[in-house]
Amino acid sequence: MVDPVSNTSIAFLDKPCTLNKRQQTRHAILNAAMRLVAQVGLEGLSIGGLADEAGMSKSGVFAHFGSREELQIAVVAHYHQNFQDEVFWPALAEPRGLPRLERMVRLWMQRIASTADSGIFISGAVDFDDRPGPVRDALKQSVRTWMGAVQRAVSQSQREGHLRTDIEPQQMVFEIHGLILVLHYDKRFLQSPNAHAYAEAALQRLLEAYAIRPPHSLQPSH
Amino acid sequence: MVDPVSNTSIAFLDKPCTLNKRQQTRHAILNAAMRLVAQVGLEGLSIGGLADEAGMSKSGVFAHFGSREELQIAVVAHYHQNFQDEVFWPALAEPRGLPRLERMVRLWMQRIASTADSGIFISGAVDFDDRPGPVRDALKQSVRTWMGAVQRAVSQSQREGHLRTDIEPQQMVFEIHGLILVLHYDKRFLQSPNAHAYAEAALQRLLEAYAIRPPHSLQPSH
Amino acid sequence: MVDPVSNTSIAFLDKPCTLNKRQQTRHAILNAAMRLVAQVGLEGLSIGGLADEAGMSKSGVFAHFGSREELQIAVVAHYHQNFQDEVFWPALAEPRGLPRLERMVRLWMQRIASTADSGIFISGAVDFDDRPGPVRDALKQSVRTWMGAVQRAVSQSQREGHLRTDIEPQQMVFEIHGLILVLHYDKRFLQSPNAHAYAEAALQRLLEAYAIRPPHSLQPSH
Amino acid sequence: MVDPVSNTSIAFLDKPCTLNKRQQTRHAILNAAMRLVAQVGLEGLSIGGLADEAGMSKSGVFAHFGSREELQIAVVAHYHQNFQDEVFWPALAEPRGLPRLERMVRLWMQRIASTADSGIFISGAVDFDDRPGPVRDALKQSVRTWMGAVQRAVSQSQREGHLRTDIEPQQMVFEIHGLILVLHYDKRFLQSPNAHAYAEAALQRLLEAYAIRPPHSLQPSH
DNA sequence: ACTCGCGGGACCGCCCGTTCAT
DNA sequence: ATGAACGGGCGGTCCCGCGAGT
Repeated sequence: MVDPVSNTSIAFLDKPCTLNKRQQTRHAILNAAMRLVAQVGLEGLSIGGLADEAGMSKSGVFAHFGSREELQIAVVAHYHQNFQDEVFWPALAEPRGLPRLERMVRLWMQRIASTADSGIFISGAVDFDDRPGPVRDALKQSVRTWMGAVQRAVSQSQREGHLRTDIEPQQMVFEIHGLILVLHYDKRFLQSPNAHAYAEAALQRLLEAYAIRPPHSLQPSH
Repeated sequence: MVDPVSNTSIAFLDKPCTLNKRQQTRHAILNAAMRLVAQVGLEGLSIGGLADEAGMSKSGVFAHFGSREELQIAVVAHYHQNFQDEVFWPALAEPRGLPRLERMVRLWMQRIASTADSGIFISGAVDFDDRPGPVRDALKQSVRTWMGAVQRAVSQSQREGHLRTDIEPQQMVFEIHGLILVLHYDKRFLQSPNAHAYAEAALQRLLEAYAIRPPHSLQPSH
Repeated sequence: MVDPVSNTSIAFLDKPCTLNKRQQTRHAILNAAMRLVAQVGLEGLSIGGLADEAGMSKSGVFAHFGSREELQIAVVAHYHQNFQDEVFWPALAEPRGLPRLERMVRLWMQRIASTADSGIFISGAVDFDDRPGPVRDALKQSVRTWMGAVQRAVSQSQREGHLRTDIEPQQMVFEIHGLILVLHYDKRFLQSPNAHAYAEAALQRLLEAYAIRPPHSLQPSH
Repeated sequence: MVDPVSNTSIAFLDKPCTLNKRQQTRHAILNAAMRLVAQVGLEGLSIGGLADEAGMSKSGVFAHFGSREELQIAVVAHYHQNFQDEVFWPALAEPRGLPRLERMVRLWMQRIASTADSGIFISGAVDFDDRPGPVRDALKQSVRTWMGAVQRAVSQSQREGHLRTDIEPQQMVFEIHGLILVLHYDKRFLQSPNAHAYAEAALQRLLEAYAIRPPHSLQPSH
C-alpha cells in the first residue's frame, strides 16, 4: 500500500491488518506522543516525558526509535497518517472539483482550530525552519505531500469548470494556506473568538473571486 | 515619550543619546540574542548559548536580566523596537491612507522574508500558544500593538476614501496577516523561491478587491 | 518489623538479607555520604561532591534520591540506623535498669567522641534550627525517637529501684544530653584532650546523685 | 585598651570615642551581619545577602573585609564584643565569688535562649569543627577566652570559700557548658517549652552539689 | 582614597538523551 | 522491555577582582 496522497514518498504499513505486539506498543507510544506534542510541541518532546505519558520506562520508549530524532520523525509520520484519515479521505467522498476542495479546506480549518490537534505542520515548521536535518526533511515532505493534494484538488476544480483557469493553482493554494495559518494564529495564540468567522468570510470571498459564476449570477450584477 | 504605535504600553527611554556602559552591554547582548533567536527560537534561547554568542560569561549575561524569563521579555521588547524602527516609522513617511498601508505591508513582508529577522512574532506565537506566562503576555501585547497599528492604517484608508467601508478593518487585517504568515512559511520553511511573487499577487488582488476603483476602471471591463 | 526504639515511625525492610543491586549502590552512596557529612555537615552535602566521594557520576547519585532534600532525609535515616545498631541494640544486651542506662550513655559518648561519626544529631540540629522543612522534621523525629529510648531507660531504672523516683526522667535525660553535647564540643571543636575524663566524671556524679545508694555506702561516708 | 577577659589576644579599638566614616560603615555592616548570621549561620553568610541586608552594593561590603573569610572573622570578633558587653561586664558588677558566677551563667543562659542571639559560639563550633582555618581559629580563641573567664570565676568562688576546692574548676566549667549547650539544643532545635526549667533545675543542683554548705545545712542531714 | 558597576569562573541542583547488561 | 548509570547541559547563585567614577 502506498500513500494515496502523493503516491510516492511516505511508506505506510504494508500489512495493517495484524499488528504484532511490538507494533501495538509502538502505536500506543505514538498516540501518547501526539497528546504530548499538542502541549509542548515537536521540539519540546522529551523521551522521559513521553515515557511517563505512555506509562513505560524511558529505555522502553527509546528502544522503539533509537534516538530522539527518529522518534520525532515517527511522530511526523503518525501525524501525517491521522491528518490524512481525518481530512483527506473524508474529502474524497465529495464529488470532484469545487465541492471536494471546499470540504478539504473546511475539514482542514476544523482540525487546525481544534485544540486536540498538535498542529505540527505549523509549529514544526517554525521550530525547524532554521534547523536542517532529517526531522525537518520529513516535515517538509509531509507538508508538501499535503499541499500537493490540495493543489490537485484546485486543478481538478479548474478542469471541472468550477474555477477560473487563469490562475495558477499554486497561487490559490498559497492563499488558502494563508487563511489556515492566520486562523491558527488568531485562535490559538491571540485567542481571538472571531477568528473562525474571519476565516470563513475570507474563504468565501476567495472562492467567489476565483469561481466561474453560474449564468444566473451574472444577470443581477447589472 | 510614549509608544507611537499604541500610545500605551511600551515605555522608551527619554535620553537615548548617551548610553552608559551598562546599557551598551545590554544592547550588545540583546543584539546577540536577536541573532541567536533567529536560529533557535525564543524558547530555545539559553543563557549559556547567549553568553557564547555575545562573547561573555554566563553570569555576566545573567546579571543584566535576572532570569531567563526576563531575558525573553527583554528580547521581545527589543524586537518590538527594531520592528517599529524598520517597518512602522518608515511607513509613516507615506501619506495617510492606502499608500501608507501598502508601504506598511510591503515593509512587513520584506522583513518577514529576510533571514536576518528572528520572526518571533510568528515563532513565539507557536512556541508560547500553550504556555501561559509573562513572556506570552509580552508577546501578545507586542503583536496586538502592531496589529492595532495596521488596523488603524486600514481605517484611515477607508476614511480617506481609498478603501470600501463595508468591510470590517479587522477582517482585512486578518487576511493581510494570513499573507504574511504564509509568506514566512513558504519562504523560511518550505524555501519556496516563488513565495514572494505569490504574496505580492495575493496582496494586489486583496487591495483591488477592497479598493474603491477610480471611475475609468469601471468602463473598460467590457 | 517496626522500629524497636519507638515502635512507630521508621520502617525497616523485612528482608535485609539479600539486597538487589539498586539497594547495594544506594547503601554505598549513603556510606560515602556519611563520610562526607562528617566533614562538611548535612547542609554542606552536595550531589557533585557526593558523586566524587562515591566514585559515581552526578546523575547516577541523583537518580537514587530525586532531590537533594530527599538525599538529606535518607542520610538522616541511615545515620539513625547506624546509631541504633551501634548504641541502642548493644545496650539492650544489658539487664534492665541502671546497667542498661549506663551502657547506653557510654556507648553514646564513645560514638560522639569518634571522629568517624558524622554527629548529625548535633550538627544537623544547629544547621536546621532556623530552617524548617522535611529535613528538619526527619532530624527532629530521629532525635526524639532516641531521646525517648533514653527516657524509657531512665524510667525503667526508677521502676527497678536503681534511681530515685523524685526526679522527672526528662530532667535526667536533659542533663545527660548536656554531657553529650559538651563532650562533642570540647572534643571535636576545642580538641580538648581531657574532654572524655570530664564527661566521665560528670556522668559518675550525675548517676550517684540520682542513684538509690545501697545501705553500706552510707556508712563509710564518715 | 585590651581585652579585659583574657588580657591577651583579641585587640579591640584603641580609640572607640570617634569613629571615622569608614568605621561607621563597617560597624553598620557588622550589625547587619549579626542579624543575618542569626538566621543562616556563620557558614551561610554570603556577601550578596549581607549587601542586601545592609542596603549596599556587594563590592561595597566586600571592600571592607577583602574576603568572605575575613568577614567571618570580623563577625566573630563583633559577636565576641557584644557577648562581652552583655554577659561579662554586667556580671562583674556582682561581688566576687558565687554571686558573680551565678550571674554570669544566668546571663549566658538568657542570651543563649534568646532568638536574637546568633549563637555562633555554638553553631560556629559545629560548622567549623572539621574545617580548619583562620575562622575556626578565631572562633576557638573567642570561646577559650570566654571559658577562661568562667573558669576564673569558679576559681574565685573557691578562693572566696563559696565552692568546694576538691573539684577542678575546669570540671565545673565543663558541666556548666553542657547545660548551656543542651538548653540551646532543646530550646532552638527541639523547641521544647520546658528547656529553661530543666536548665535552671540542673544549674541549682550543680551549684548545690559543689557548694560549701553553711553549717546549719549540715545538721538536718542526719 | 574609597566606593561601586560590571564581569568572570566555578559550582550548585536538576534533567536530558543515551548506553549496556539483564 | 527494564533498571542502573553516564556525560553533558540547563538556569541560577556564589565569591571575587578589575577599572571607572566621586
